[in-house]
Amino acid sequence: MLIYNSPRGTSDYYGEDIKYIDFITDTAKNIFKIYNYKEIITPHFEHTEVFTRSIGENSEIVQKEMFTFPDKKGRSLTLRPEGTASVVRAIVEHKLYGENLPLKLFYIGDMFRYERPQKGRMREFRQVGIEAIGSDGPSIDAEVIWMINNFFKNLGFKNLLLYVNSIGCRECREKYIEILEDYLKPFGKDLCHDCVNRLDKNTLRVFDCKTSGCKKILENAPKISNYLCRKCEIHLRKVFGLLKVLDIPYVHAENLVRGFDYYTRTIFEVISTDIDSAQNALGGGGRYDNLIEEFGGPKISSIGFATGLERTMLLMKDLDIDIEEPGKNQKKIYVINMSADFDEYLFGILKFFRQNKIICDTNFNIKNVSKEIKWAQAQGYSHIVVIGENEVDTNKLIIKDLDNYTQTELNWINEKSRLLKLLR
RNA sequence: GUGAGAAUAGCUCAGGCGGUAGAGCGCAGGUCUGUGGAACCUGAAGUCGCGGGUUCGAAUCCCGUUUCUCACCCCA
Repeated sequence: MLIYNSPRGTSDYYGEDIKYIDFITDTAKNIFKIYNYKEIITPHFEHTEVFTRSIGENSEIVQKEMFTFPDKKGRSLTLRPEGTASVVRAIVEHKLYGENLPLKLFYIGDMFRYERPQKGRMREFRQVGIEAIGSDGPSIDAEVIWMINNFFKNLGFKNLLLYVNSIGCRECREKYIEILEDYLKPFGKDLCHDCVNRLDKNTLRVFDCKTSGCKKILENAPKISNYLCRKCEIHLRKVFGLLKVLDIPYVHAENLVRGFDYYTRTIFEVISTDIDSAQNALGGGGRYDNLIEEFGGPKISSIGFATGLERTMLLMKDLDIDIEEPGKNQKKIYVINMSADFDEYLFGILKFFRQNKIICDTNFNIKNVSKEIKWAQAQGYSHIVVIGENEVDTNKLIIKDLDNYTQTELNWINEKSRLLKLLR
């Protein structure tokens, strides 16, 4: 009888899921290495302020989605809802910016957000993310997008759409927000309840509104692209120019804004056009030019990106994207023991195989041989060996190749090299 | 946080307007005492998510609860 479920919004992963998770993380590590990124591991919880200050007091995440708890001495701690804040905290704490910049880091780990769960949206979920610290030029933006694009390509995705926008630097954004507010205020009660709130606290986020009334009003709203300062304008154009050189399809999404306060200038999202769901965003990121300074570090600019592991996995399954399992073509031997009387002999063989790094297993419960063979085939073993009276008496083994329907008989004591050649 | 639907065997699901719990796949055994993906036969497995209520009797009706799913919200 089931007494406990895993808590709401958490999940156990095993079997097939592990293959996907390994494939996604291995693919990420391989591609990040090619672009010279190094791994960083940070704690799963931080002082609450690390998140409230960076993500923003008025953001959804801080307002209602954080797992915050006091420790035994009453200090407020929070399970990380995203990766960037922790990485930046670590960089400033250890003065990692003292190295040759940009400092390129990646992380893979669990994040926590107290939300109403849905498919592809969990309370505990994994993110794969990167941060490039210490370059304010558009070329690093383009390289980050380039790498992300390659990451999804290597996973096997085809129909991806890249949304790119600039929300300007602190100065031009502030000016733009004033202009936007002037435009929106006269509409007053025509705006939905949420947007009235946003107008007050986080004006840019009105662009996330999905109500048709607000959407209509926003159609004619002033676009930030017309109000970027000269430097921000040049920056964005250069990013677009480099994306064209790289042949990466993108859309200038002028209504794209993002949920964290720390973003400046370039922001982007990767969307799958193959999936018709609210959870179609595979990942997102952007530039944050002030965050390191706000954490007590020097004034250096950075850019980062994060993608959801579970969401990526779900989408790969939905789209029937095959994964290359590492070692899929490696030979695997199933040794069928016919009787517990031969256990000593069997263990001698298993010991020899395993010392020689041959993947093998055996039946620990004695069963009908033909059923064992069927099972071994279904499990993807490449060879079987049966241990019975004949083998024990003569040291001869019959190696059956399950893929080619062939079999080889040899004396495994006298012909060890021949045996190994066959199985490696 | 709001609204809606769902939960039955390991898996996918049927059934049900109250009267002994079903199928397919999988699992186990056999036909078959040592060799191929098959076929056939047999079998095990469930307090019908959990708790309470109504009733002679609840998997079925009612209430609560947990989890999942969907739409909001937001995001990965």
